[in-house]
Amino acid sequence: MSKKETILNAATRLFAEKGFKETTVAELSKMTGAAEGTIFHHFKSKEDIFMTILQTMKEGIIREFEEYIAGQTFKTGLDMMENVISFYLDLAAKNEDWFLILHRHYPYDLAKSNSVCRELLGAIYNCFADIFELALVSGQKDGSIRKNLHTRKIALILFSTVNGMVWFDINSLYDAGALYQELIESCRKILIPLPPAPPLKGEGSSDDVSPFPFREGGRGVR
Amino acid sequence: MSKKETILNAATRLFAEKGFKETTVAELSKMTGAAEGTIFHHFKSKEDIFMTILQTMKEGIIREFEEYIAGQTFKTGLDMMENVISFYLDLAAKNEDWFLILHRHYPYDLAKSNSVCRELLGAIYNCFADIFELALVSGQKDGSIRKNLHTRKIALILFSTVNGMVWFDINSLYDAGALYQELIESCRKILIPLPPAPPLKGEGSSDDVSPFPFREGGRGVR
DNA sequence: TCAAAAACCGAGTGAGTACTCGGTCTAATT
DNA sequence: AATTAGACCGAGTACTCACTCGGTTTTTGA
Repeated sequence: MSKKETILNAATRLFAEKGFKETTVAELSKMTGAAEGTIFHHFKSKEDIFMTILQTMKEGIIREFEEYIAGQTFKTGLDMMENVISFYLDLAAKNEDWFLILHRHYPYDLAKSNSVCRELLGAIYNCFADIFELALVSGQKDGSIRKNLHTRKIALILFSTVNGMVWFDINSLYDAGALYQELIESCRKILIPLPPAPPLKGEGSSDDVSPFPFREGGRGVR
Repeated sequence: MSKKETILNAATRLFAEKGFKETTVAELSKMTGAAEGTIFHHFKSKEDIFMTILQTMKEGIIREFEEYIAGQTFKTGLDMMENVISFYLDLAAKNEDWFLILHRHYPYDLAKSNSVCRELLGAIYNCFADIFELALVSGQKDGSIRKNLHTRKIALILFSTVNGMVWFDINSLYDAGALYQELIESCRKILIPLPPAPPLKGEGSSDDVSPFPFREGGRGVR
């Protein structure tokens, strides 16, 4: 492993565990055995290290999902949805550092002023949302998922749930694994065709929900 | 408003917007008009300021929920669930700074070494989870919610969803408000009695899911 | 009215901090 | 063997930061 790679690996660990601001170059130097001068020989700034890592994360996450989808055959769209959720949870466990970084605030703060960062984060979250939606759409085609669902919105809601569970897990609030069974059951109840109650009003199938690359304007839920 | 309160208000804003580490006492001093010496006259450290704010947050959140529950009458448990979700989203919008702080990593990092912080966060999240569960239990009593649900686990899943949506909103990834209608519909599908499909296996009604005050040991979802 | 207490001030202070720079070492190329 | 380019070093540099301290002003209450 080259010294540059060693630096990147250690930085990934530190950024994940302590955050960007609280990671010092001195510490990174001590941990890797590389002199501070060497670090700045390979990277023009601490932010540059972070951006390199984020690029790797984006490529890694997208590749993992592509390989997974390519290497699987799903009985139904509903089956795909359940497996994708499971795969996401596994991925978050396997690449803990990546998901720790994604669940810190720094990337999103940086995204406000750094358009490359904004695009990388957008690509990552669109990858997630697209795959969730793909499962829903194909489930609607094969009849395993009810037709009167706004697939993008439901994809985002399900992703919120799963990602929210990972967030709780990361912050040591509770063990998301213990909820897995109920998560899958709830998911089925939302998606399975036989309507348990007459729908309220809105339906439709896609679009008018903005894609991930960052909303403008203010916050405020509802 | 006393100078101490002014300092706390400004610090709340800064910690929410920029994070704890990236907020400097110099900036807090400039923003409030209080000298740095004055700030350290009222608080023994920057962390002390943060802990005071967290205490206020805990009390505020719990009070808001108690007042809300006390001042409302719900037709059914299901109705209560929907209203509580709605109230949570409104609360997050109204007390934006609090929820920005709660969705940063600093509190949870601090919780690892500071037991008071750990307890405050635990109290806040138990408040949320308890109210979600309360709605489910009362819905099971009045028949508006199916009986074969593990109320604690489903409460945590629903809370994950709502909280996950707030997280996306805070990080400018998408407008959670646009998902509100579908959120409520999905929630009903999970909870409404008429079983749309035979249950898979586990049921039961409560407990064996650890309460919020922080899990020990490692992470790993599933 | 006056003394004690509390609030307030802001110029230090010392411990970091990211990043630089002049130089050495290594390895490939000629 | 000589040249050269890139990897590597670590002492320095300019700066920022949380926090202190000696002092002044304001408030309190007897």
